[in-house]
Amino acid sequence: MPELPEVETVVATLRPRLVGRTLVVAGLSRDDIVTPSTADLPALLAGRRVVDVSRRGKRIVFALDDGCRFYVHLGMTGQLTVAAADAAAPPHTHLEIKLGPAVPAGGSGRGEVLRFRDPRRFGGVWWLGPDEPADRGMGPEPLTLRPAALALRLAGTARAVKVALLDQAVVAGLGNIYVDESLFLARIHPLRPARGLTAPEVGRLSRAIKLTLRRAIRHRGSTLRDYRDADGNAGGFQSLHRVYDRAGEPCRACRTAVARIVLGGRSTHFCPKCQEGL
DNA sequence: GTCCATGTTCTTTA
DNA sequence: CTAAAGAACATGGA
Repeated sequence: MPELPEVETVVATLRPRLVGRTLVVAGLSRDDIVTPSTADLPALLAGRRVVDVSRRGKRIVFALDDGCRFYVHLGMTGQLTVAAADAAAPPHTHLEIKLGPAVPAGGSGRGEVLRFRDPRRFGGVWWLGPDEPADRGMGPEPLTLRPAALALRLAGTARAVKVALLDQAVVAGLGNIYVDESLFLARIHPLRPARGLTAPEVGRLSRAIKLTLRRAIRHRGSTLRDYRDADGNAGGFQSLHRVYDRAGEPCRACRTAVARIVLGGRSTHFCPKCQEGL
């Protein structure tokens, strides 16, 4: 459930609870969530201190005090939460990491664990090699992408703009919800060929993407079913969706029924009137 | 039983 | 050879 705003929220809630703490793997019930499969997570993490937690695209990147790094991808149903060690682990908890006390004095939060659970197991942990970039093959961050650069990237493909925006190599971090919401705000039909957009349209799209993502981050992401931040809290943006998952309901701008089509194998929602012009 | 789901990657087709 | 389309992955809920 994690697109950029959700991952950003997880990182924001995770960082203050993890930076400076030491790690000890307490349970790895399914080692097939770790890539490469040769990475011995318990050995690699034992006693290491977390130096930083950051986001790149939809990846949550951990930096350790020995210079090693790994990232977690939440897939569709992944959750990364910090909880009291004596609280029962929910079903599908694949990895449990005991957190040591913070280094200077900290004190607060002994007996805590970092848990990774993921029923569908599309997510997992990726251990990075010494010089391996955390974002190989990944496009730029949409929040800092300039319109001219977006135009250039969209000009490189004939696919529908909706499909192109879902491609993490074009722009990193957008998913099905926020592409639909951004295209609605930009008043662009999802089936328009990416390379056919005019400069004004790309300008609108660029602004719409940034506005949509910032709003969603401010509301701590969208919870459709599984998404939770590191504290276990749901997001609040789902009630503000303009078109996503609103097929048949009136457009919030013009009252026309929101349409649903399938594009790139994903359900796609748009207003046939506000986003007309194929 | 059927269809659908916030994602990515591999395979097949054009 | 390359780009695009489609299937596959695993689980649960409606």
